[in-house]
Amino acid sequence: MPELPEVETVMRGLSGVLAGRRIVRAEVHREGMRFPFPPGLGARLEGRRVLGFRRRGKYMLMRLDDGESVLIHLGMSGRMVARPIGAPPAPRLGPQGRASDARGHNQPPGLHEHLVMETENGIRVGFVDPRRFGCVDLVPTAEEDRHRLLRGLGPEPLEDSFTPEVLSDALAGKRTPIKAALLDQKVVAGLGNIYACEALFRAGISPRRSAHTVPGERAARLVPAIKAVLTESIGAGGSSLRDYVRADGEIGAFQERFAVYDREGQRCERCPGPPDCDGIRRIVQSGRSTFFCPRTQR
DNA sequence: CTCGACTCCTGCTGGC
DNA sequence: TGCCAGCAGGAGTCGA
Repeated sequence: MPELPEVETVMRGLSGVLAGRRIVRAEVHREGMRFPFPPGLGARLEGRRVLGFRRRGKYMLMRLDDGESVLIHLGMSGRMVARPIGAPPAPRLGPQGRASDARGHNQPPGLHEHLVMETENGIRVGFVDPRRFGCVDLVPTAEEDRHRLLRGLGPEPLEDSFTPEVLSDALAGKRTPIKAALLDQKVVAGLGNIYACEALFRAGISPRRSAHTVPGERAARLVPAIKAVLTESIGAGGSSLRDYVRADGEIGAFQERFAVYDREGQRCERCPGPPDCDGIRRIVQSGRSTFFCPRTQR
């Protein structure tokens, strides 16, 4: 799933394909995903022109010319796939992707392609999400931030308003481990399991440390670490683990630069190695894997 | 209120 | 080679 850098990358790719274009056809292939689709979603998209995009945390908002916005969350396994109408699915979509000989309308949906939009210039955009943890909703553009899913979100980590003081206030009094606190979208919007681990590593803070001990000097290290890891990942086009693909089908490269995530047992880049350090450790916190260096993260 | 456990769903990987 | 348990990027809900 896509965390903030992946959502940002997908949104930019989608913007290049859809911004300024009219949706001439849209169809849904199931009732919904995490939540039911809004009634008549397909019909309400047809004929609309896409004005532009915005991201809020891990949510994308696609603004339409009728004053409504399409709210999209990719969940764990969601991706957006764009290709010319009639073209076969990209190879990475898997062996089940049918090489259809259909042209134009009524091309069968790809596997798990729950929502399809076609533009007047012949591009077909599909929302593919095998696990269906993602969601799609419609919200009046003027009320985007009052949507129930956006209302409670914390600050945008890449905005200047996200400061050590702001983070410190959010962490004050929290007894939960800092790693869990960073995954709480009310504390900061957009961090997920990978970048929470990576940011804590960069800041030299143990994921097990109680959140209320982070405000102050540690928060002053953590905020720049969060901004840096997110910015670098966006610059690399996001990361790609297993089934995640960018809107244009290219694969992000940031996973090659993970310092700790999915590196259990490997040598930490800041440590001399054995016997001083046993390498990167994996522990489970609130049911999720955490990777960290016990020697440099305190 | 705050926290951890559980839940939704499918697909891939690794160990036997 | 084949099978199956375990694990996966999220996040809302429930009960302690």
